[in-house]
Amino acid sequence: MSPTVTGPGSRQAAAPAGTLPADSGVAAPDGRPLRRDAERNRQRILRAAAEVFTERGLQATLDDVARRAGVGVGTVYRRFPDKEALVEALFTERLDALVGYAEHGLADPDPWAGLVFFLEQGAVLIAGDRGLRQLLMFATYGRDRVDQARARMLPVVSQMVQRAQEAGEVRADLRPTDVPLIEFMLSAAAEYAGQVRPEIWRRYLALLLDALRPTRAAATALPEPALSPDEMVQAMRSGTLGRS
Amino acid sequence: MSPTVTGPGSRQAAAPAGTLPADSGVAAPDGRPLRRDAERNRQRILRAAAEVFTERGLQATLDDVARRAGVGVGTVYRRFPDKEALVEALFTERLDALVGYAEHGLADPDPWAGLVFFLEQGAVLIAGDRGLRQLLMFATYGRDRVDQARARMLPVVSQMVQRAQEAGEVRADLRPTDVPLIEFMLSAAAEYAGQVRPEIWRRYLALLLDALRPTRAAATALPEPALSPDEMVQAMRSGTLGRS
Amino acid sequence: MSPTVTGPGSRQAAAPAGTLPADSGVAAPDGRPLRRDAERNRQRILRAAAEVFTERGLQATLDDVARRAGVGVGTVYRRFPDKEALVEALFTERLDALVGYAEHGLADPDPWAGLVFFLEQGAVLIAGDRGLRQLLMFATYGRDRVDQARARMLPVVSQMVQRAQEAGEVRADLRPTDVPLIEFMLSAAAEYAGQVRPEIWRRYLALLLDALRPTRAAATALPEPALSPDEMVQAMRSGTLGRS
Amino acid sequence: MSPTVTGPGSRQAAAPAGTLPADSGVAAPDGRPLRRDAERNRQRILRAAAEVFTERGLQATLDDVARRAGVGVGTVYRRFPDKEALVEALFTERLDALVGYAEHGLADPDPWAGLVFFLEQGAVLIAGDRGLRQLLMFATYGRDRVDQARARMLPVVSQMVQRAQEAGEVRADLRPTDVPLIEFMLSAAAEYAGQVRPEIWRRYLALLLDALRPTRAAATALPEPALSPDEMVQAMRSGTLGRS
DNA sequence: GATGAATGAGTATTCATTCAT
DNA sequence: GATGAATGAATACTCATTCAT
Repeated sequence: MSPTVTGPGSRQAAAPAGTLPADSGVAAPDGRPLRRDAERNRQRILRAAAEVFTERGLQATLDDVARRAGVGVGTVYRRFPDKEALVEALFTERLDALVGYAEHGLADPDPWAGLVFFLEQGAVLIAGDRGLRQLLMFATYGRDRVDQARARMLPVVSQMVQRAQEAGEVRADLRPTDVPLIEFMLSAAAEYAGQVRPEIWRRYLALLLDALRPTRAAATALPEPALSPDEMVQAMRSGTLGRS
Repeated sequence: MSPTVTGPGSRQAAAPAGTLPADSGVAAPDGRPLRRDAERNRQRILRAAAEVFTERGLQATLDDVARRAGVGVGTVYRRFPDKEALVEALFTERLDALVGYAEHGLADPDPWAGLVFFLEQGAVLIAGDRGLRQLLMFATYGRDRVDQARARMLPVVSQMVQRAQEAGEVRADLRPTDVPLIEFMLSAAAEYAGQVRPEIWRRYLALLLDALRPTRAAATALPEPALSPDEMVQAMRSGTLGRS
Repeated sequence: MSPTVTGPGSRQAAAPAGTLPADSGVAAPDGRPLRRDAERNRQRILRAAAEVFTERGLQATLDDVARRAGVGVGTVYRRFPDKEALVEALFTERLDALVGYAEHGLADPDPWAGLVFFLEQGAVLIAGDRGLRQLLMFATYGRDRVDQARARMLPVVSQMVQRAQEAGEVRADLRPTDVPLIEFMLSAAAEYAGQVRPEIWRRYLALLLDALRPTRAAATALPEPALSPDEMVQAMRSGTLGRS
Repeated sequence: MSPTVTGPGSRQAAAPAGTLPADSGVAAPDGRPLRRDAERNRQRILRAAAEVFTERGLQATLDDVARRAGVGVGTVYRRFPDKEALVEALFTERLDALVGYAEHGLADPDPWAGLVFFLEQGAVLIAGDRGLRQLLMFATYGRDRVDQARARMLPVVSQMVQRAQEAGEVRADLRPTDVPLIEFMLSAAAEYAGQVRPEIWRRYLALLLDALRPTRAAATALPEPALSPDEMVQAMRSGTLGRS
């Protein structure tokens, strides 16, 4: 039986879904940990940035972020050298979470379920954050962090894929690098229709999961109905680039 | 036999693949066609805009476009009331092409091949144009044009899908609105790795085509090798947002 | 009996009120008169400029003028070296009309009625033309033309005033330069309320005419002497509209 | 005895003539007063704007204002959302002063002297500020402020006029709305000759004051009724300067 | 001669970043 | 340390004027 997003694969999903590990202690340049209130501000700013970038995309101003965080811009700049650094930090948190999901998936005794868990949680993460999507798709920011994260993630993903292939659960020609790209494609689906049907990506995850199988007797029923023509119309009414 | 992108599906693809119909005669507001030199400049500007937006994304300045076109900014503004209008004009051309591909696909006697043709040509189009991708994914520009194009495209796509389903070539739960979303996901793959491996989207098109089939005995070999870890590193070195 | 705007003073007003003398033959630089069609264009442009500037003020574009005239901008520039020149030409026509009204007023056998005629017709002219008002109030254009016109007008006005004073119809301390200033103040009234009540200036003309009468036996001595002709020249040397 | 500008009417004028109340504490959006240095800059900007607009009119650039104030453009925009807001702020100060003069005039025990005081001080204010004149005559800016000020001023002026009429000091057919128009006409005189003879408007104020007296037993009936308050509202709705 | 396309300096406004309080 | 005021380069768009057709 072919587990889908709503099948056994997600039994495991109980765990940290959507939770970000509290990045609880960044060291100051001189090595000593940040003063308590400074650290509190850092967290506030990150949280505010996450919200603001999620809502309005990376075009959002650092003033916006500061206002939302309830601090002055100066404070933002004290904590993060520039906008790029802030965005990177955010990215890092997310990437760390992603790596965590990969490890969690690998820990699952069921190879297929583990892979599904990883793809699903990753999609949950990305689908809920417009800023993150922009970052992944277009930004020049944060390359080093990505490299680091990738370096940590790829071996884990490789194991996940290989294990699943050996178990005959995944087609043989799938490569580890395909996994991030699939995640990426799901994020595009989320971007397209995220405002109208935030869960639409689940439909396409199911579709892609079908494709990952070595063979398939009959098509599983796709979860999440397709967009109605009307929803498509609305879907494109909420861009962030241009006009404003 | 499961046709892939390089299989029978693309037999038909010979035609205008990637070629944009030279929009060779835009009428001035008062109806008369543009003077020859004016039309030449209009084309130059559109071409320059396509290039610049493709390279640097929609963030590119109209001054950039003008410079690239070898004309003054004023000339750009004479032909296009504002940036949005220019972007829309570009968009319109592309959308028209897309609609054309849909119609061409429907005209194919082989239902499956027709669908593949449409998906493939659309991907060629979108994959080659970063500006277009941004537009589709993030922009607030040109909504009306999109609506119009969608209105024209959807019935055609519906027929294509239905016909293929009736022929038992496509899974029964596919809906017409899934098609643009699939196109969209492919465009994301192109965005991710377009600079490093412009054709990588073909790999994922093949994957998705597999998923569209009602059943599948054994996995077809995916065309295009996956990204190597090294290519992934480079893939992210070419964003447009942020630093610029 | 004190004639007012609607009294005997305006009996005479029948004549050229509001009519502009057809400036029917401007010579080209080399002395020869303009070709017939060229002259026709010149007139068209002037007419169009008068309309456009009247409606939208001097901010109106020369493209607007050209469009209204049904010619290309190039033609406008062939006839008038620049915007200033066009505005000046218009100004000249108006000033000529004004001079004409002065002469007409002086020709009236009734000294008071003649003066009233001049003030009234001048106000009609100015009140109906927003561009002219802007020009008079703020522009840096057309200084030379103004000088010329003033040179022609002042003697006539002087005679008018003196004659009326000798007839005991006008207070003795009125000076010829007061007359244009009164006209000017009326134009302000027209500007203030011209869109709502185009004739409101008549109320203030009446008020001012009352003030011009030789009041009680001892007329009040006006403070501040009137402008000297020389001062008038300098007075308009500092506009803001147009030039810069 | 007919008091003139230099007569008893101005006995009272000793007070704040021409002085603008130092607007010494504008609150930030959130209610807290501006920081000391910020307030200093705000004042600098307003002062600079007053100077620049006075000298060069409303065409002056905000860059000009910033340069004159010795601050960056950004600072100007931090304090005033856009050019219109800056102009309005300036306008508001002036209008407040004007309302103050009206109230001061009404407080004068001598009805005629009070009216003269108001007219005179208003003229002093307007005559000294070209930007303000343009604003009053042509701009589309600040309509709401004008409305507010008018609303506060008109009742006061009404009382002033009525009181003077009851005392037999002013002609019976004068209406409250005539008063701003008279001020306006004086401002035109100032505009006309302000650079050369800044006090020339006093000559015409005297003339007009003569006209305001209840002359001969039967005062001439004014043609055209005065503007209704409602008409005044509409009157200023059609400027061309500023907005474009 | 006439036309209208092309030019580009100029204007209002935004926002990442610095620095005085 | 925190704050938010100040900065000014950058950007979209306008319009007087020139010039190819």
